[in-house]
Amino acid sequence: MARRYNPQQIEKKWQERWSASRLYRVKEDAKQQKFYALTMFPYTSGDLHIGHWYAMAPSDIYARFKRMQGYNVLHPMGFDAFGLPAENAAISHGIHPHEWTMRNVENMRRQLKSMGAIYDWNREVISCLPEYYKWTQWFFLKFYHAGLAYRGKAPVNWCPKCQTVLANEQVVAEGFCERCGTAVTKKDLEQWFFKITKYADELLDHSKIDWPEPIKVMQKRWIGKSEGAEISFALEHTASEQKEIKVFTTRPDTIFGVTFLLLAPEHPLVPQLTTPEHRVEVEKYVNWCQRQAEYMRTAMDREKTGAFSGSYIINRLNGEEVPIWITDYVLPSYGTGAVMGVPAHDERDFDFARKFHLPIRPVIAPQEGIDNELCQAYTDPGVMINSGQFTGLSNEQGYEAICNLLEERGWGKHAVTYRLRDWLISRQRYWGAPIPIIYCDKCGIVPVPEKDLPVLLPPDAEFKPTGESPLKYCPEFVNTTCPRCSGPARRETDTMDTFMCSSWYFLRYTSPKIDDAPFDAEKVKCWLPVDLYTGGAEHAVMHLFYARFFIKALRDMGLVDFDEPFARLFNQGTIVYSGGKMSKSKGNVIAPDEYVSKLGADAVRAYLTFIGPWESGGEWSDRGIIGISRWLNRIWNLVNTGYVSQTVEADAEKELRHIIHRTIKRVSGDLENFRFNTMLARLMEFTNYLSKVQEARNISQELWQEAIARLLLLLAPTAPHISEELWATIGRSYSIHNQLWPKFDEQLATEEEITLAIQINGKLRDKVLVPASISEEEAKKMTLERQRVKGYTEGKNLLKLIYIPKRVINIVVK
RNA sequence: GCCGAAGUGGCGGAAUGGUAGACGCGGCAGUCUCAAAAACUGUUGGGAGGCAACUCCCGUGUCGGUUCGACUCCGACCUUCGGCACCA
Repeated sequence: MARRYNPQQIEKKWQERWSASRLYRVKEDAKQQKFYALTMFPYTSGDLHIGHWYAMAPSDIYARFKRMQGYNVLHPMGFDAFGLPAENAAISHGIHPHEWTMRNVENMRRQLKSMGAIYDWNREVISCLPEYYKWTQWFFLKFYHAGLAYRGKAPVNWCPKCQTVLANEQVVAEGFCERCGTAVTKKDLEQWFFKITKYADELLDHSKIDWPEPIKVMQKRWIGKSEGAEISFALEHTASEQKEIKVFTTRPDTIFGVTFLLLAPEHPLVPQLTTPEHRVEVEKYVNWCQRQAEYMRTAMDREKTGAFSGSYIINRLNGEEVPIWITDYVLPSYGTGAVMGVPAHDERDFDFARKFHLPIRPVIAPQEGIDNELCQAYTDPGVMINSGQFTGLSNEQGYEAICNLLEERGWGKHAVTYRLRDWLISRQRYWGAPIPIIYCDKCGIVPVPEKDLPVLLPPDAEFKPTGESPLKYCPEFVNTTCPRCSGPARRETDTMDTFMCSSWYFLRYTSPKIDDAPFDAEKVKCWLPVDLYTGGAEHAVMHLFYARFFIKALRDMGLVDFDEPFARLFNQGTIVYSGGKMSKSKGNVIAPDEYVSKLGADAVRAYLTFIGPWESGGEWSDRGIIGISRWLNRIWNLVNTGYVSQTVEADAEKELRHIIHRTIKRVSGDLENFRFNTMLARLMEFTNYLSKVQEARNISQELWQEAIARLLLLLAPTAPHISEELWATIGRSYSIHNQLWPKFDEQLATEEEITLAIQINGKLRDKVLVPASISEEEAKKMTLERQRVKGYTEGKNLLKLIYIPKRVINIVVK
């Protein structure tokens, strides 16, 4: 046994051979069942850290397992390459975002290749290249023509001192400008939206997909569907031209408890409703609200603020006039931007009423006849009181009765509201796909004709930290001619949200080189939907939500014929080191390169799976990976030492056969359920067992060979390099990765003898080795005859005898 | 505050109603060596008794419950980690 395990050498060797022989090239094949295993493509941040490997190595193991099971597996890789960090690098290091990004792509591709995954690099996609973003722009046009894209005003972060727009990332320390420290405010800007709200109800339906429950819950909360009523209040004695204000409420049953009405500071009627004597105060309050950062406004345990408008409004159900107040806890973008104030039955309204000494009138009582002074809002169900004709009804009955009356009189109706807002896709940035729109003074908004795509990013734009779209300062880009009238026109200078790019990349993998369409429809039909999508749970709402919307919209345009992009979703956990999530600023980043060059990619891959269950993540340990490295060494020595049979003992052979088949069964089951950690434990047990056999030399040469071949096959998905090398060592033909997954014989996998635990009154007192086929009668009889058992039961009454086949027998005595 | 996940040896974890601690790390003892490292072998939850084979008691965040039997199911609480946060 001369050869030592040298992972660096064999890993390089086999990676070159795999590449040269095109081992992992994927082709559509109607005869094979397809399996699309997708890992979220990484952002081109520069270096792959161990967290990336934790996402990618186990998914590669699973994809390889499926491949060995005979599936035609597509397991592609690419790069999410547009985004702000590239621009920041440009600003701080003077390097062009394109160069910075592509340099990172090079490095990350090299690192990914060192992992030894089955990625077919011919299918790589890079979202910042024109051949890709041309189609991102094409999709924008499709959405535009389908009426799903529109222009509207939306607030952006604004620094009043620098007079610039700020990206969210530039707002630091709870709402201050990154550069000058001024409190950031909001400013309205014309921007592009996608009508994701049109799909709110369909997106709420997760019944067609197998996703983790927490992710579904998060998406549901994000959509935030509320059922209630829209109710009109009458304006009579005010300066307003409008004669009503509509509010949305989920509690129409509390309408008799309304003692004030609240408007968001941004509500359009605020100026008209403010009476001259309150003007100064209201304007001061509204200005103050505008200066507040978003986080301040939505912080919950903040004291209520507000201002009285001076006007009153009529609650049509009881004819009462109530004051109209302005407060920032009413959000302009939810419901109608106006709320009826019911302090007795809403905690926020209660706080507000307390602060401004407004009346609190209970209209729902816990039980009939009780009408206590409230010291907090009562939000539970109850009986209606002080509610005119509705008094005495349960609040559920009142809810319906009041809605019916409102509808009858035309004062309101049942209504549904969502927290979900339309998707704002405009970004005031350089490093993104330009929005393919032209503004012409004569023709207005004109989409760029398809034939003119892509709208290329000019390479020489100035991307200074103004926060405003850098393309604005690039006249060659901005100035163009109108595609309709050929007159002078201006291009849109905002770029698209990078979530646009990631909403369709999984379609592009099926046909990445095609240049007359975003994807080959036939190939998409062959591969999609994705069978298994794996990635971090941090994408629960944004990416995963937008991608679902995108596919539903494409389906309605007739571009695809399925409803959901990702049939099954799996979230891996987070890998931590020295007590925290890895981050460059903390300096606790584990660089895989170092371990790959020291212990080999196989050891890193295997160790990551061994830390714990994939979904729970775990802590990186330098000691832990050494254990894995030792194990791989033991396998290396086990195979290279060879085996010379001395005797052939039937019992030893029988037991080894059983161990082989039991191991195959367990490893297959563990892989199928992503229990990679226990899979590895099984393989270690198997290895340890084989070491003993190697020493005992009491089985035949043939059976030894068979056992080793099985071990290597089971190891192949996890440690593709060493298994390939040892496969060659034992004289098998290239490649182990084209072999089929070993099958097991159920009979051989089952134990012939089992240890039956004997309990007396629930306490373990004895164990006995019995044939697995033992009958209940026999088992009970032999148990009761045992000397040890008799010692515990003698002179006592046998109350019960519980027998659980193959497990336990419990004797209850008194 | 609300929603979600989780609490098991010195450590990572295994066992989802039936022998708690698989597998690995670390520790201890040994083999090899002038020595050390590496490697290999044995051992390793805590406590008590015994020369010993072994025997007994305790033990899965806390307190209760269901059950012949609970890490596992139910109820209350504590802690930790994620996510959402004035959505009327």
